[in-house]
Amino acid sequence: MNSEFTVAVHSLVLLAYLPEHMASSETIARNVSTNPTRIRKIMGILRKHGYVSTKEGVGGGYILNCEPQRVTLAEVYKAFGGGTLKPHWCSGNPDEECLVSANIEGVMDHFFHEAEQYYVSYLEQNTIHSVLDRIRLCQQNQKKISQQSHQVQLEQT
Amino acid sequence: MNSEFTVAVHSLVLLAYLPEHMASSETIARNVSTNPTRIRKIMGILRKHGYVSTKEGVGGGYILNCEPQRVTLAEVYKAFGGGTLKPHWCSGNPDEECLVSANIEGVMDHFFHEAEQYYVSYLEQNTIHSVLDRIRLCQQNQKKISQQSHQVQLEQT
DNA sequence: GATACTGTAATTCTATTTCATACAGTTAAT
DNA sequence: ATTAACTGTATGAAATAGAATTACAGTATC
Repeated sequence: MNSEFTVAVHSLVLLAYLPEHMASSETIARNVSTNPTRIRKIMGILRKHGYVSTKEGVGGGYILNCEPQRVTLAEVYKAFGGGTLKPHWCSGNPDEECLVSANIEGVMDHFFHEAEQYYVSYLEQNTIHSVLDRIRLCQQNQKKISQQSHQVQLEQT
Repeated sequence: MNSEFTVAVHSLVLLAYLPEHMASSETIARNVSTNPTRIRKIMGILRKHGYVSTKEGVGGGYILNCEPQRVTLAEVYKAFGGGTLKPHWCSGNPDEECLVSANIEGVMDHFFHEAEQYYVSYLEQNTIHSVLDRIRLCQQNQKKISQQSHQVQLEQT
């Protein structure tokens, strides 16, 4: 499975983290750990859906154009076409006599499609904001841990 | 995403469709449209989980060893390790200063993991039997359609 | 002991995904 | 008006993952 969705979420979260701030494809690419071309392609899709604005030319780049609380992961997922649950390869052969071989593809498609609706319903419960929140939580946890270990050191002396 | 899950479901459905019947890896492979080695590998996993029995030697092959009504797609999915929602590539870099870059991987992992639980909860609602049922439904629909078109032909004459 | 199977490892082939390069178009600054 | 720093987009190369092939040891039946 390709990770355009992951990159898109990362980029949006980053822009939400740097509000009022323009970030170039190179800046975002470094943060994401990929190349600027890939970022520009993905940001182009996000722009078409209105999640970011872009500015060409000197001092240009990308800036958030939405409220992080209102953009669900489901919307972002759908912007990239969805359909990630169904594998590319499929079993069976429509020309076979055997009922199973002839019809399995359609039936599995049905199941993957319905399963995707479950997946999307989960993504609907989460937003760019809630991803950023969770990231901030990581920082707090790390602080707590370093405080604890500091305390242990004090107790040991 | 690889399609071991799809092949496994197809194979189990086929064995459920041919009850009391042993099928060789070659027979199953033809039905699935793949090669016998792949089938043997996948059937080996299904055997370890008790869904099929195997018999080596002449006249050997695979036979169902479970009740199709009781085996959910979730069980089969888990037998192959799950984790298919998370892409292989991941964004960010734990060594970065930036909070987002440093922590996005862990946070996205969390979301993919939780999303997978939703996916699995859907798969739990479906069994090998319900897949086969749906395949049989295809046949009935095709009969209906051919009857209808037959009727149209009669009306046209 | 020949035959028809499974089990498994190793290799090759193919498709998908990611990266790199190139360049036209746009904007800002000088 | 020229240069510099951007986006937008196309194209091809490199890396990775998935599937197919080949090979052969082990096992059961005839």
